[in-house]
Amino acid sequence: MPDLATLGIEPLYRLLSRFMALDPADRAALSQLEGAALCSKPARTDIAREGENPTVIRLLVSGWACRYKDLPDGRRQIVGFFLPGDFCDLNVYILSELDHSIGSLTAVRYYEIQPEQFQDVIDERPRLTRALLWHEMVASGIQRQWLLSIGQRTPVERLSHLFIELYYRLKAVGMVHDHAFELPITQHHLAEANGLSLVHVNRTLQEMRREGLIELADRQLRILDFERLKRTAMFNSNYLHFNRD
Amino acid sequence: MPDLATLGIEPLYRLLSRFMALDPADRAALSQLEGAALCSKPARTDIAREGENPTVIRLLVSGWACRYKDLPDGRRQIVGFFLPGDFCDLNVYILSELDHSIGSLTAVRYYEIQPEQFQDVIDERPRLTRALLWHEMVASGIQRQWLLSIGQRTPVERLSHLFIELYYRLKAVGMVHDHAFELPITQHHLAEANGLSLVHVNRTLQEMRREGLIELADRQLRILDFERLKRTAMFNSNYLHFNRD
DNA sequence: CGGATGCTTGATGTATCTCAAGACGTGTGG
DNA sequence: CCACACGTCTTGAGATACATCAAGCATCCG
Repeated sequence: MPDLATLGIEPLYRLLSRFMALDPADRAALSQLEGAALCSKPARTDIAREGENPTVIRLLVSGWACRYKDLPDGRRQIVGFFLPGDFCDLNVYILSELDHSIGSLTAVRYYEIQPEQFQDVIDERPRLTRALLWHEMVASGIQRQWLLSIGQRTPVERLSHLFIELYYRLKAVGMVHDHAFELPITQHHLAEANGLSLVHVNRTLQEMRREGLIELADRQLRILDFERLKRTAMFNSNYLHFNRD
Repeated sequence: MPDLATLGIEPLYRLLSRFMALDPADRAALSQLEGAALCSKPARTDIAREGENPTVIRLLVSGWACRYKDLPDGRRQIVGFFLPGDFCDLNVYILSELDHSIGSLTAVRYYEIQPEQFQDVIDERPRLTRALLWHEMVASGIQRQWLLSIGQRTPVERLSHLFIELYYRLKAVGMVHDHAFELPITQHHLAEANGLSLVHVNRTLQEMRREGLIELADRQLRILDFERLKRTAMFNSNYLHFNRD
């Protein structure tokens, strides 16, 4: 098991490769990003806060983070997960104020890339530019899918769908083995991401285990019946736009 | 009252102006878009269907449309509204398959713009390019806000928030007068957008009327107590990123 | 040992859905 | 011109899915 913290741009490279084949020159250009400042944060820490003026582009290398929004009275909604290889905020630096927060869920490592440095990398590299645009479009598609889940799917369907989404995204960066992957977040996080109470998430997970859909213990999630889970979630992978593989 | 159907790129121009001042040359460049094919569709018609291969960029000129996703069993979630001046799918043409559908809510008119034609307009116009990127970022911010609404806000808060969002967006294109605007959609649409049942939307609206927050009749929505409605919704306009005005 | 943190379970209340039906307005065809 | 269908809004009754409150237990850690 390789130490992901040492992998640099490898997860990003693997991810973009799901969309289009990149050539060695593209890969070399991406490698320049490894010159950026590498930051580490412990679990449960704010990486950026709503209202701040964004100035850097963050590329997650290891660990899990999330985008979230909260209300004055403390209610909180996780609106997306960041996995290794994900950019947290590719274009927000054109805005004067962040409209959401970013927080680590586990211990994380990420590059803080200056917009100019980033520009240097994609300049004259239309394939890379295209691949990064794709990354943004997928992020947007995932948000739409979450809206469908929270608005219309039942709790079992919702969690099923999320698990399959995570399965595909983690597989793209080589973090799935044998239909199992590490799920390093708490039931509380699952609740905040799915618009459910913690208690209800717990009972829903039990139901899914009873149904033989998943196994979940010690932060390891194993999908026991992939096809049935997909049917339960009414999962259509088109929104991830994985052209290759 | 001007006939909006004749306004061409005027709504778009007004909208982008909320972000940055555009100069006459930018405006002239945008005007080239008026050479594109102008399409008309009646209410309740699909403009694009999930699974299709997107080839054109659509710019809504008049009427309301929506982006939606549906499940095999018929459940449907509206994930966003398109108002005059909005692009429906600025970048999706790089994807091979649409992951959502677009449908008209009222009778609509929109331009169908070829990607190459679009490229000609923004080429060598960094300000326009930037403004259009902003348009995309705002659309993405609105999706996050909807996720927060559906996941955490109560029905009254949810509808309040949506009405204020629509108020600001319609005001930006000059379609609000005296805190009132036309709301040409049905309670059924409000239900599909907010993850609520039709019956519950009806009762929630009654409650809001009883509370003196809004007046809603004959497709006209009037906000009676703007500040209180904002407080009720816990509305923070930062996500619309209107720098000017 | 004491205090976090996370998972689990039970009891209770209620917000919201579902089903069903009626009222009203509008357009359509006989 | 009337009859009828259709879309929209409204109301009532009943069922239930989900939240809330509360507590217990395990594990980890200083």
